[in-house]
Amino acid sequence: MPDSEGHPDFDELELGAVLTALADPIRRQVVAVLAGEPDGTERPCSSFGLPLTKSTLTYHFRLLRESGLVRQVNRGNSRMAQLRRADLEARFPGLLALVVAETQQAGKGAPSVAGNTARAPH
Amino acid sequence: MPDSEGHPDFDELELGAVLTALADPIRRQVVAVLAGEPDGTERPCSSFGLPLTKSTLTYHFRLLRESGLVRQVNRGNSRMAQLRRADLEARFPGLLALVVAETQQAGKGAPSVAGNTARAPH
DNA sequence: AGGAAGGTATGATGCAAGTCGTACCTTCGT
DNA sequence: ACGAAGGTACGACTTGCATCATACCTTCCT
Repeated sequence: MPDSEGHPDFDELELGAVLTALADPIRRQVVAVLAGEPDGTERPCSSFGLPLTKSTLTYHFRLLRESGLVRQVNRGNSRMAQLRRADLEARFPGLLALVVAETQQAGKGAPSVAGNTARAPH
Repeated sequence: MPDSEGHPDFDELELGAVLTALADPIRRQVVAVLAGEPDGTERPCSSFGLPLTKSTLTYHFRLLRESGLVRQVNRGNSRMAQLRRADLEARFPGLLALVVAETQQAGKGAPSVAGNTARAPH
């Protein structure tokens, strides 16, 4: 399985897919964290402290990758994710800023993973 | 049932709700059409030529209203929708432009849902 | 070599989203 | 007064989304 599997090309970026990906609070938080770090920063999926199982993480990062929000690269053991900042800024200017602004504004208390998809565990 | 039912206040606008609303292509199209008209334009739900039943239309416009994207006001017979342009631009700058850009880029052929149901004030 | 760590694949499950049909309510125009 | 037009409310149904558990595969580190 090649490395660049599932990464849409720049001119294949679709607003619908990006908005769908960003509609989920978990994925929005991942994007916000990545956007808040210096450009080119790479982080493994497991480094976000999300209260989810590994398989659910894989699911979310697959959506982030296939929508074009992040690029994933195999670095030995783990699979690093980095924000496709330049592509996104060129294609959807201002969008990342909105996601960042949300977390900065809501980050007064300690929301950790706040979301509108509250759901009781089974 | 009062008129302003279900309209979030300006400082209640949430990015999550807005992105969720815009994740659906139908609703994105409605927003794009409204955004492409002069500010303050009012249109009834039925004037968008969407291939949906009345009840489904009500459903979509309810989401648009409750997320804060449009304001709905009773004008006699019908319920006019207008884009909350200033609020959205102040709160989520650049977001509307992204939605408009999508349709302009894809809309080389025919906008299909452009309809002229401009209304004279009473 | 063998285990731990990081990810993926697949199947199952529960809930939400989008759609429709029907019934019902207003308002407008005859 | 009556019907047509525009919307809403509610129930039913289908599909997709988010989640987990389990099993499996790599790569690193003793």
